[in-house]
Amino acid sequence: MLTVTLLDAHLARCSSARHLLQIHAQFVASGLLADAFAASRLILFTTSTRLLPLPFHHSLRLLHVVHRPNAFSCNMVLKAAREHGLPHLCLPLYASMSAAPDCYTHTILAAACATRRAIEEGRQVHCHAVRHGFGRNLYLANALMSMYSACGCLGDARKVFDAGPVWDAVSWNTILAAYVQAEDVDQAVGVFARMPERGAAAVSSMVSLFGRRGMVDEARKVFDGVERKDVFTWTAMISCFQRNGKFAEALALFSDMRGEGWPVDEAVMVCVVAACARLEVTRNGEMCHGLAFRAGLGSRLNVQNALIHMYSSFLNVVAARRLFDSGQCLDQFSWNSMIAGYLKNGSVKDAKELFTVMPDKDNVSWTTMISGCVQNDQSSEALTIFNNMQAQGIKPDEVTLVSVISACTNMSSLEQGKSMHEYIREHQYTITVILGTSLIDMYMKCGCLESALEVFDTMEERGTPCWNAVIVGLAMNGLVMKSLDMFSEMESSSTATPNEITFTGVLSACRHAGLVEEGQHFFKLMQHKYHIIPNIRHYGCMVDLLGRAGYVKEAENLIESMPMSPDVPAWGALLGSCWKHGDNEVGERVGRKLVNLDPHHDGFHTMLSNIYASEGMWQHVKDLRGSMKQWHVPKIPGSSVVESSLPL
DNA sequence: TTAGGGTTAG
Repeated sequence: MLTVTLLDAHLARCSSARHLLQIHAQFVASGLLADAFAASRLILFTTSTRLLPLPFHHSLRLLHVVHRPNAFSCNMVLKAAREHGLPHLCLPLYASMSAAPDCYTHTILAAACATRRAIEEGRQVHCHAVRHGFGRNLYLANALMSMYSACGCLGDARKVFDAGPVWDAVSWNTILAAYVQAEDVDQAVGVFARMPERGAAAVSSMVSLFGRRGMVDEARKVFDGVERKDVFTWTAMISCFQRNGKFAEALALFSDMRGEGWPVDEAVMVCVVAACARLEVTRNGEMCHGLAFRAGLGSRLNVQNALIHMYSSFLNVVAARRLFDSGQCLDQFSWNSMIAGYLKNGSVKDAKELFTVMPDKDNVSWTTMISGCVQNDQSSEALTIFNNMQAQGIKPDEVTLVSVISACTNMSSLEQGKSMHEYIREHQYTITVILGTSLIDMYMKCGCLESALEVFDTMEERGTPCWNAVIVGLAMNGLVMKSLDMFSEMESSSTATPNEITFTGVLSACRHAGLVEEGQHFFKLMQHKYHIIPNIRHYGCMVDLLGRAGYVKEAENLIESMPMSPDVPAWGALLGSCWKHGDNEVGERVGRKLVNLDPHHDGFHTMLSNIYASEGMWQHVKDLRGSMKQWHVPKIPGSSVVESSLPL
């Protein structure tokens, strides 16, 4: 005869599916089906055991044969349904419950609605709970807040919070997480400040939020302020560095974390591998790969995906493909990363092959193919793929549209560009900074200034990139003064700050128009007012500007003062100016340097030999000719005269 | 029995 005590004893010793089925049979045979408490013991065991392949189905069958199951039994089965990927079965199950729900039931149901993002059913659960008198239950309130936040109904989550009883740490963390998820920095900061205690969970949330919004210093401050860090806090901070381009800092912090004896888990490994990928230091990456293996994380899907991405960015598609092929079960990340890897390596054909056999192509897969084609000079193919994507009913997002527009820009196809703009209007996409910038860029490159400015004028939010697109675009189209006017307007706007690209635009505008004084003004302005260190392009512009205007010595001084080694175009521009303005002294120095720097560039040989010729240094001319691959007729002004006067 | 935080692809 099986009793509850005996049943418990059996279950405690149960170690195989066969044994469990025997207990089950005995349970039915002994009539314990009528004992709700005994049934709940067995159901609890079946929902939490790993002995059965389908624990949920087993517990559900049990529930159906038990005579009068209690609320506890039902709760356990509901919980099992949610945890085993069947949350949609929870509400039907609840509707068929014979037992009266208890204070835990609606909590589980709310959680199930949260996983399904089922707001309407979630509200019904809320009503039912109130009707049953559990409206002020703390656990239920926490679950409801979490449900509303998962469904994007922040206002409702806040209402529950404001109406709430006394809150515990979970409540505070839940409402904080709601604002973090919505990326509402102001509200999150407000909640964080009001929290009675700021534990590791809250800190992780805040660090991750700041990280996503590019507020690295704020994240660091919060991170440094917490005494009891855990793996989550460390991961959040490492991820913050990683996603904001501070890869070396991410690796250094990871090293600190390990120095303090923290174990390495899957998530932190993924972040660190991603940092290695972006840092593009092969040795670091291989060390991380080794570490992941030693930590027993080598076969974790997410780690493998991060490694596929890493080896792709090291241009080692073979290693990436080996990982891809060795994966037991691949997900979207694996496929999309591998396809992106081929495209980054210029293997459009391999990418296409993989893309064709990929089972479920999502919008990232399509966008990867589109932007990959654009990057590999196959813009027209990119448009074809975009059409196929629409035919498949996949909705393009902002990144997709930007890629397609850049395909139009590359092809200088105003017609296609316009129809993309039309598509954006028709489907009522918000013209964000990134989308607006790509439209302005497209219109500018197609010479359609009016449309470019129209997009700019109608934009609600004007960040730095769209100002840059206008300033650079106007300069490119020869509207130099208008471009400089826009720069002044940008300076007085509150939503944008000039950056490196802005000054590339204004300096090249000055260069096109030969505005030496203005150019020098901007070159100083960028350094003194905006603390921007000029890059090689800025220097190149200034050298060319000064040289063309005849300030050859000043140009030479500037090129000599550059903190980086000047590139061939900069030296070449100066040499051209020397020749044009007949400054043979500087010209000879520069010419010699260039001929050494780029021995295969016949144009430089020609120019230098012209300079020697005009000085009557014929031996030098002969020596130079001897080192040239072939003699080109010089393409510079006056050169034919020099050519014909050579005494051969 | 119930609730909260970190992760990778375009």
